[in-house]
Amino acid sequence: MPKNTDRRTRILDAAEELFAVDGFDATPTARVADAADVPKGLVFYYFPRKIDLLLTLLQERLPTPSKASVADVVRRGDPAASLLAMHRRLGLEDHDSLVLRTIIFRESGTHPEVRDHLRKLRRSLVELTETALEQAAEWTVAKKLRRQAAETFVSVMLDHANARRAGGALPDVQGAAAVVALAIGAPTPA
Amino acid sequence: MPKNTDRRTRILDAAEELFAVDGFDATPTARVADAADVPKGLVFYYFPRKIDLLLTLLQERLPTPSKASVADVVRRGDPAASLLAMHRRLGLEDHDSLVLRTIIFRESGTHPEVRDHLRKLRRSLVELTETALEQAAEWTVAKKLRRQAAETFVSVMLDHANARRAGGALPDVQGAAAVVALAIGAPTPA
Amino acid sequence: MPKNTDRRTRILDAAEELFAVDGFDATPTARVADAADVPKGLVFYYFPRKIDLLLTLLQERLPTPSKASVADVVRRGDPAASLLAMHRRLGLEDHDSLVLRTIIFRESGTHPEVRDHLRKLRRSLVELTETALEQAAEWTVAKKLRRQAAETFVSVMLDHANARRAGGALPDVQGAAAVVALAIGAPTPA
Amino acid sequence: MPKNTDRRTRILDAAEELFAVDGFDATPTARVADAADVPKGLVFYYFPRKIDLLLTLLQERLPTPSKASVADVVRRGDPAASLLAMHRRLGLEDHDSLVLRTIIFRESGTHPEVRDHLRKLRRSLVELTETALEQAAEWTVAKKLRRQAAETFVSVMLDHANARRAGGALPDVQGAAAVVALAIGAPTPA
DNA sequence: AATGAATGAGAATTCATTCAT
DNA sequence: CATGAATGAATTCTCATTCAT
Repeated sequence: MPKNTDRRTRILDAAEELFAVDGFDATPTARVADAADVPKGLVFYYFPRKIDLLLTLLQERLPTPSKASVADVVRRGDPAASLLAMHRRLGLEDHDSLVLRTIIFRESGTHPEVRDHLRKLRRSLVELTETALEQAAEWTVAKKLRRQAAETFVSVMLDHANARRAGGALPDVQGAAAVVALAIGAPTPA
Repeated sequence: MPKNTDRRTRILDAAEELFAVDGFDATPTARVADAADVPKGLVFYYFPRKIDLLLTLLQERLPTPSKASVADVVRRGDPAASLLAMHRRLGLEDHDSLVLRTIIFRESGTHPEVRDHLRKLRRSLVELTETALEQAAEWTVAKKLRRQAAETFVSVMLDHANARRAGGALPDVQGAAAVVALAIGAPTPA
Repeated sequence: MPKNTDRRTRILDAAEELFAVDGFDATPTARVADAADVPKGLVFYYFPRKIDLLLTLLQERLPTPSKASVADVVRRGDPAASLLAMHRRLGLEDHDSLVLRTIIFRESGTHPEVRDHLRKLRRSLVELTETALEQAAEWTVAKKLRRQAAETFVSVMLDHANARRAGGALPDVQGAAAVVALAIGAPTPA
Repeated sequence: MPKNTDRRTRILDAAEELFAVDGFDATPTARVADAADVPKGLVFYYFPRKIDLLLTLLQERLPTPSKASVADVVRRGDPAASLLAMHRRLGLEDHDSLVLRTIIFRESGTHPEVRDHLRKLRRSLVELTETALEQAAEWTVAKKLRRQAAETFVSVMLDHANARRAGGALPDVQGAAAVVALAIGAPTPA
């Protein structure tokens, strides 16, 4: 509950946007201040070191996807559709998450403080996907296979988020959902 | 062609190493020169702009994986093993490729010149994987499914390369290979 | 006179301590406020400019050593012991004086406002020492020699105060007392 | 034997002057560059960190007073005159030494790297003065007394150097020389 | 009377790039 | 060809000081 939500928030908004587009290192704090329309000094008033901008962004704005938020998009009997819906939900429930994940990826190699967030994100995504698969499959799936399927799909989602910023061709998430569904024994789609 | 191959090469070697570890932006040309044990001026003599170092690295050192190089690792009847072998081969045939891919990922968002390489890499990887799947499967696989399966596996490989540098938990490539194999109809492994 | 003596005093206490340890220029007012546990604004409420902190410190806290305070430490017939006792008394009668002298030395070069205090301090110390020597010597000492002896000893005391903060080896005040005593004709110590 | 003596030297000259007058902390590197009439970047080319300017100054320019240099100013039989001559020689043989000592004093409290220099300076001055006293006195002086006398005079010299920059009244070096001479048994001057 | 958010003028430092030799 | 001295624009960060409340 930060006070002065107005300006502090505007700074974070600007940083989020710029970091995602240009990268953390390539974004001068001065540009953040400009974009937020606040004086340069104010950025450092709220975030003493530049890295604090990034850290705060991750701490305050990176939502840990909750199982609850996914449960209701699962379509029993249709794992492929369920995965797709989950993916859409994860990416859509707030525009932030994608942007922030984008940042995590790029910076985690260079900024060790950011790594934990990436680790956590992957782990929680895997768990989430496992749950989704579990609920969607009306038949029994071996635990190990389910985990492998979940990890596969998570890789695709992350690669997708990554490719989006990298500007390359986007991987085919829908295709991957179908592949994974088949792998765990879903009936061949008509 | 270039004379003094020695020193030019040493510069590229150093750049490759440093860019991979610290990132392109965070690596001063002076450090490249130091690491290569050449005078600072020589770096700019060979590579007038810093970005040329990166571009040259991609042009000269990023191998387009060849179908031929993969053909002989395919094990007919065992797509999972084939994919895994291919992945290993891709990663091993030269240590460089991984390092360079790492770079591509990080920089392609910020340096547009790098994007094409990423695009090309993904495309050729997908083709390669498709070929591998085609050769490995003794049964018929629908073209579309094969493509989707290939793309899925490529995502996992790229995510793997990416996660390695990001320092997070590595995705389970072996599991993904199994999942993809199942999806295209491989018999359940004993 | 000042109300809220409490907080104003705490600010001065903190400033005195920090200025002595880190130097005036290197001590941000914010640190003073922190150390004093008062809001930052209050420092400027009481001391509109930073330099006022220093000036106030000198005006309110730098005691002009009084002849009276020294008279009773003089041991007639033993100038060396008297000087030493005086030195001890000057340093002990309040911990502040040393700290503040330390500050004067460092800042007087840079902050002209501080110079006068240093001048005054030296003069009053010389007078004091002269008095001490006069009272301690049971024999006649030429006025000029007494003055020179006093100045010599004052130099040693100041150098001592200075060296203490500078961290160097401390000059031998006791030895100097002996030397000065001899110079004005004290009998060679047994 | 630094090359490009010209500009590097000019930078050191400027730094020496400014540091002595305004203090190290209060002198921006930009002012040094201006005074030396070189671009700002060149200062950091030669002296990567600001403190290196100071350290280099001490290492390259602070002469350790040599016994030889003093031997020939000693006047046998007249310790007072000898000390005075020594003092003059120390201060005059180059204007630098005084300036640099001035700097040492001010900064040694705040910059630990500078302390050693101060320690060394004091020690070598004491040794020098002892030698001077030994050579000047035609009579026997107890070793301990000689040491105390030397230390006393060194304190006065240092206090003198210090007072000069602090702007206060200068201590009477001549008087101190007389006092010290008397203390070690010199005949009362006519 | 008291405060803490706000500001902007520097400060040190970095570095790609140039260029005289 | 090769080089390392030189440059200055850009960047992060600091802090005394102001002022609305």
